[in-house]
Amino acid sequence: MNLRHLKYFMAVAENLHFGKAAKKLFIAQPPLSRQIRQLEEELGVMLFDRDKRHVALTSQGAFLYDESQKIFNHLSAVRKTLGLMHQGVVGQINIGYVGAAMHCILPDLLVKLNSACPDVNAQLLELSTESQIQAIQTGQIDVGFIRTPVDIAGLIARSVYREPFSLVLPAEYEPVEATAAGIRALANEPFISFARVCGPGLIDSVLSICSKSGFAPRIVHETSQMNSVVRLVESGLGYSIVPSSVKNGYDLKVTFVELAGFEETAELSVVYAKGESTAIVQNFLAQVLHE
Amino acid sequence: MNLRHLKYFMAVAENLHFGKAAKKLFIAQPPLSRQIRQLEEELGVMLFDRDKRHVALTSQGAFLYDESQKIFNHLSAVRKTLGLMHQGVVGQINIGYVGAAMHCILPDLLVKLNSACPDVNAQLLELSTESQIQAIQTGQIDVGFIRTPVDIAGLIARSVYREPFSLVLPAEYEPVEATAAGIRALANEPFISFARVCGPGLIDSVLSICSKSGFAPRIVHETSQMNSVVRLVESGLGYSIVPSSVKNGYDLKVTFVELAGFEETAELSVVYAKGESTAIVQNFLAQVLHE
DNA sequence: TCAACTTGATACCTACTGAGTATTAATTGA
DNA sequence: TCAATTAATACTCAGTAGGTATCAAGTTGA
Repeated sequence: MNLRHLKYFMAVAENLHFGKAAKKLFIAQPPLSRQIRQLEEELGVMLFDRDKRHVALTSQGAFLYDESQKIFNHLSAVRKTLGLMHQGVVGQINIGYVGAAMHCILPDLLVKLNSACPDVNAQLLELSTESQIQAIQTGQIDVGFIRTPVDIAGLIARSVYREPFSLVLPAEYEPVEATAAGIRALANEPFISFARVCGPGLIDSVLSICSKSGFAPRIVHETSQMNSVVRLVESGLGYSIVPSSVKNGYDLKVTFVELAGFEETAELSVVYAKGESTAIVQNFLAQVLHE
Repeated sequence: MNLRHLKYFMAVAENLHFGKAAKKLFIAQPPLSRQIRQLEEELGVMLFDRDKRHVALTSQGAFLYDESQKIFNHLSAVRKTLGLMHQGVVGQINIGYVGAAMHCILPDLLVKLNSACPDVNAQLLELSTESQIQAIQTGQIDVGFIRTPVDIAGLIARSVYREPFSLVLPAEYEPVEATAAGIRALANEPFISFARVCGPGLIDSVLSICSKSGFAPRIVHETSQMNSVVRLVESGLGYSIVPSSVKNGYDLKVTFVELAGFEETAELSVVYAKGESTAIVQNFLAQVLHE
């Protein structure tokens, strides 16, 4: 069987006349008769009652007509969806992100994406900066929101958000001034650090802030998750310096003090693979970047 | 597009290897590559990511694979159903019947049909004998249950049920004996008759019964519907003689007296068109006749 | 009643397209 | 650098869809 067979069959079923159907199909009548007979032979069923003068659908023919219509509708829906997928308004995009992104730009971006392309399904994966770089190379995610600067051989990163750092102190600590002098007062307190996988650039900035304030932090704990840092601070194990957006989204008993007078900022970048990407990813990147 | 394209596409999608897919399809690799490229060009979409060494489905390819699978499943279900329709175990049969048939043999027959062929849908149409004969010729019904004898040029009728006649009297009449003598006592009462469309043979039998009893009925009303006869009798307009099965199925205040000692019987026959009929009709007739 | 017309089926030929073979191009691995 | 792998390309062949001519059977109308 062939889609041609079904198409020809439907034409005959609609006209109940081989000659007229052939004309509508822009073919001659004899090949049409032959194709219909082939179809009947293959299905082992008479599709038409012919009485040398009139053509009528058999019950099997009527059934096949309905089903053929469904099949062609299905096919044209598939064609249409493929076109929409090609345009990038239908489909799926896998997005990696560091936790902080969910507390600044990511929610707005997802709302924009959803209103522009309601049939694009965004799969979100919270991953460290390092894991995202790997995940893009393996194709596990299409785009990532990472902490920069970081080594991204073969990938492209574009800065999308900058924010100051904040001191984060256990609730029982004395309040501290948001300046180099204020920080220096904490020099002997234990410092909770995040690991390099969270973003090497971030660590470097924090160390730079301390260095400019005239001390090196006394690192007692190091965690791979940014929110673990805050939890450890809450437990009173020490203080830390984190991007300011970390204070959003948690309800922990700690004190955040946004630092002033430092040029160091925490940079969030969108990262994606070099070379051609799918239309969905291009659409998404356009929304992220061109605004 | 062509079902072949989809079939080939699915083979490549399943193997992610043109050479292996071609082998499974029993064709050489080059035509397979060409067919896939044709499909991609026609759909305007890349279905596979090829990197000279590896083949992977794109998101559009993954979508098309799922949908192709559905389409082939649909097609094979259609094939299967057509086969079942051909065997006569799936489909529809249009059955005409006179009201009385529903009170004797028809319910049992429908139960038998349903248990033998649960996917056969019986469309029931209560029609007079005359209307059924026309309806068979126009193809409106496949088989009919009619009152015979009757002229059925070009059709075949087979007797399926015989029953005696019954007197039907208004409740206020005196009881009457079920014999020729008893009937004769009613000779001067008004007689409610059914029309010839209800079955000419029936009328002739009734008139024959009266004639053998020594009188001609004084016909005051004639209706085309058998159950109207009984309703008119209930209203006290007169008495009638009807097939005994008419007494079933109504709850009217009339008296039925089954006649005895007459050779006349009301005959119910199944009637159908000469020549080949669908498997469903053949199955149904086999159940009606071979038992 | 018979010729003209309709209409689907058949016979036969042509041409397009799908399949095969041989080869190329490009990448991978030893 | 060479052999191996694998998809793509070039070219040829053949099967099948489509065309034309005709037939067969039924309908219509003078």
